[in-house]
Amino acid sequence: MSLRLYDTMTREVRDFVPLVPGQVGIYHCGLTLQGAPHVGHIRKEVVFDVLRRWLERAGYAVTTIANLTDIEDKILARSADSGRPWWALAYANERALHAAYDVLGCAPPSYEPRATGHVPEMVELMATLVGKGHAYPAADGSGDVYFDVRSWPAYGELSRQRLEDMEPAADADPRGKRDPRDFALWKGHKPAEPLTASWPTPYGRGRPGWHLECSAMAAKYLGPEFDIHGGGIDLRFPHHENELAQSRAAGQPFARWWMHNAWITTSGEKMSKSLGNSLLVSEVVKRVRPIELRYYLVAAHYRSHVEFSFDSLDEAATAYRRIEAYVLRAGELVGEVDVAAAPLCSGFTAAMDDDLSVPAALAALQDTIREGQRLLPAGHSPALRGNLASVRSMLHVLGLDPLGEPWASRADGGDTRTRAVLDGLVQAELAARQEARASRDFGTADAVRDRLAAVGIVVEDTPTGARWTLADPTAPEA
RNA sequence: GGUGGAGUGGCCGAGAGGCGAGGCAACGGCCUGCAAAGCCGUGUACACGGGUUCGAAUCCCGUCUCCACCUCCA
Repeated sequence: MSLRLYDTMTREVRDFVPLVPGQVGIYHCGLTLQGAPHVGHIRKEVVFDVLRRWLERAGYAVTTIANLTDIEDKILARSADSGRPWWALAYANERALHAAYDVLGCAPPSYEPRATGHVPEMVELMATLVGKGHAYPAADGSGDVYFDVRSWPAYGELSRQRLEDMEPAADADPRGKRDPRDFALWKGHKPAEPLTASWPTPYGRGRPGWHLECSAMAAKYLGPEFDIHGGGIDLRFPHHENELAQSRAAGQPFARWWMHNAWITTSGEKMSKSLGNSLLVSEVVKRVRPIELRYYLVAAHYRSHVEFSFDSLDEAATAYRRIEAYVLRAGELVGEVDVAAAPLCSGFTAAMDDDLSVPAALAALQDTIREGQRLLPAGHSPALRGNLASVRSMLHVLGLDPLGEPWASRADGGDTRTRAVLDGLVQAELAARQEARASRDFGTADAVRDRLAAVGIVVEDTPTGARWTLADPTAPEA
């Protein structure tokens, strides 16, 4: 069995066959850089990171393009409010986004084109559309350029809406449009906006519309036809519908699969500014470790809506710690293993191939871990080694291998030397404790354990000897 | 008005006609000097009302509730 993916366009799970054998091109809509990323934003990054990992595991060379919308209405509005230049605002948020990628262990895309860096490509695409009669400069001389939805009969195919059924734009301001549902490819410069936020075009000075930039940049980096276009489900309409119309009207086949991830909501509502900053990635990782947040985001199916709560987040962290504890303990016994070459268990593969059914894949992982746990008391064995390799391999696909990158080098602050020194000291304590235990002096033995616990070191006795770990710093005081 | 999604055991969360996904919590047992961890076991849940079927959480009809999108939200 090979990979099958749900396609929003056809509304069905289909066998995935890339355009070019062995290669996959993915475009997913990045953020509009109007604010710092919250857990809802980052879910999309994690979803597509897992997709990329799974494709790579299958041997594909994957190219991922994610745009950065560094100019749009809200950025300009916030800039006007704060007095901070729009480009500085966008860049600050770009850096926050990258920090969030990194902290959650998402590999950066192959490239992240910025809208402002692709004005020539957009102007070219716009000219093509105007030339073909699918776009026109606004009749009011505003410098806006609109897509003529009535000129493109397929408009609405992605969201399956008929033009007649669509509500006219809320503001219903015709602004020189031929039809109220026509959307802006390009926005004419307004006197109140900074001149730095405009570029010259044959239609006058102005700035990119959100939809146009994605069509232009996807084509530039992935070609006129590519494999997968992704993003949040909310983008299906209007953003992706419009992109599709623009690109097809310009003569490009465009995306072969449309993949949309569901939302994360809180209190049944989508995340918004009104909820404050508590759900920013940078805040949430103060409550649980980043890898635990990643587990939480990965564990639900990408097309399932997730109702965010700190309780369920904590629960996910607990579940992940159990997985991690097995990997660390088994790792101590068998040492390094070849993760890339390790076989995955068949249930895991079947689940991932079935439209990235991570929940079922995790069930398979849990089964494998249970087998490994049974092997642990006997210490090092080829069976344990194989089990650990398989477990780590599965975790690697999900970006959750605690002994893999980037997590391993971040453990203990990445300071392996300090760790080694600490281990030496603790081992001396443990040796003293073992001596006491051997002479059944449990008072002394327990005193050692208590002393270590007081400084945050947890001692566990196993059939293969005592081992120590650092206490979870995020756990409540006992 | 249009389009789409959801309602599952104490909780999270899969599945989509028949063998009780998985996790968290709880309880019992095993192991253990104790502890921790782990392992074994314990739960007959699918919004409501009908229907189809040998059999329905899953299919059909109806109802209720919630949510999203409908021109720049991941």
